[in-house]
Amino acid sequence: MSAAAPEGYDPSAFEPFAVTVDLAVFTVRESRLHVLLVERGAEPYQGHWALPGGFLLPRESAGAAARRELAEETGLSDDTVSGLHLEQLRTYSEPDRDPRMRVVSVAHTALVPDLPEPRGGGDAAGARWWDAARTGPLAFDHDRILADARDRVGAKLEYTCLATAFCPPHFTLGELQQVYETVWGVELDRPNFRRKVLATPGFVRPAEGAPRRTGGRGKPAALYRAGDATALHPPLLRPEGRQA
Amino acid sequence: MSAAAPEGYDPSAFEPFAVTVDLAVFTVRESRLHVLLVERGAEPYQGHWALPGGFLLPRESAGAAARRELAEETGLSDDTVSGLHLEQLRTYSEPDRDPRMRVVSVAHTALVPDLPEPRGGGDAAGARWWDAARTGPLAFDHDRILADARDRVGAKLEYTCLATAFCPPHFTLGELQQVYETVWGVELDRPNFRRKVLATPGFVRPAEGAPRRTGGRGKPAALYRAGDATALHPPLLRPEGRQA
DNA sequence: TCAAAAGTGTTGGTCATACACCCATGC
DNA sequence: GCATGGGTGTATGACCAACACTTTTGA
Repeated sequence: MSAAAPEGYDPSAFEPFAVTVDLAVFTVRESRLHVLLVERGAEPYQGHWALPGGFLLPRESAGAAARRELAEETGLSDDTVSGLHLEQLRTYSEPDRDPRMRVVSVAHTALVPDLPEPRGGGDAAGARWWDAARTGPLAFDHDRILADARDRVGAKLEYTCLATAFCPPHFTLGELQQVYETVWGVELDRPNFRRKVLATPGFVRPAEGAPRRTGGRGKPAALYRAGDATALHPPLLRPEGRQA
Repeated sequence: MSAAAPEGYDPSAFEPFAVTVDLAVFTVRESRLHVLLVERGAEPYQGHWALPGGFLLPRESAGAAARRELAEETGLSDDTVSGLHLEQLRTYSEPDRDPRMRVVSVAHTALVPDLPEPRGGGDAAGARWWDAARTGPLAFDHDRILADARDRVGAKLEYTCLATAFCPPHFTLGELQQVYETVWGVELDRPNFRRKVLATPGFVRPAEGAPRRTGGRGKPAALYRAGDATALHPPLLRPEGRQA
């Protein structure tokens, strides 16, 4: 905040901005990182795909707006959405990022388990999951936002426990490992991954009493739930990151 | 961006927001982490101290506004400021964070070497460095922003090379170690710290041909300059972080 | 000659990697 | 039985923390 500039009191003395949120909603399906995109139904960028998002309501924080938009775009209930992982990515404020007017957008990243196909609600012409590595050119500066979001997600898996956000409430360690391998694009050693996860207090806890589940054929795997921990100390580094 | 909502074209259909930047400018002086604060000269929060900041100009990005404000508040030349480390922290958008109107603020963090006292320019009643651990209650939500910024800086030292941003162009390894010890509030083993830094390619490079400098008494230390690397692989973890 | 700070060497423990190997299930 | 995925054991090696020791300056 500017320190007590008189013009602070006069709404006409500063440029009015529109403030929006944009959402990079990721999920892991079929061993690929997917992102939720909506098809624009009007100019500008009509027919292009874009990240979902929308304007802040008059008395709404950016976080609340992001959660509201996430519920609208995914068709999930507010209760379900309130439990999903959603965090601010960064704010994009280049003067010409929207050809219509001055729009400052607070981008957010959401990690969700594999959900049913979105119903494409709201004002979008369509909505679907896209392979995050194979999106065409997106509207506005959304290519950049998406790239930033992918980088952030990859980095966050190293030193936080939020890989579990990609998993359903009960999951196997194999599924959790799949998340890492998919996001990072590498293969991990299963025994070592297992030890690392179980040795980190609060990363996962056994889903006690739950039966075992099969991933097709093979031995049924024990089920786990996400733990209380958020940080991962020491971190779980990407194999490439080790030598650099 | 909302996908082609008609009201996107009509400036009267959405709430006008003011957009500002706030700056958490850190430096290390006298073995304490310091933050630059300005004294507010008018209501609200007259007489309180606050983070420096100000409104975005009509065709200015948040990053450009932050750099401009940083130059104004520190009294440094634009050239000097352009070389300093400045990065976005996060955006604060609670509806009532400013009692006057709806203000969305894009907070930034800057790391600077020990600079001369600020001249308190601009619209502030005063400006000075404060021990970052002993700031009184600040104006607006700036206590929260400052706390977030301190956390971020501490975390960033673990996995990036930007501790050098706190140092002058030529510095000794002892000075670099002081930065870590000050920000983290711990003591580090000098031989191990030294090895770790020198073993990380691109963290520092010798200031070739430069003479040696003394930090008072004791053996003169070799001088180094910041290297090209930004990431720190593997990270340099805080001692506390090891067991958790 | 002593204190203080820079710089080098060494060692022991811990942790990760890379495997080998057993278990349980579907076909 | 055999393929497939879950789960356990283990040894080699890398790395890190701790600390002893030498070097170079100012007083």
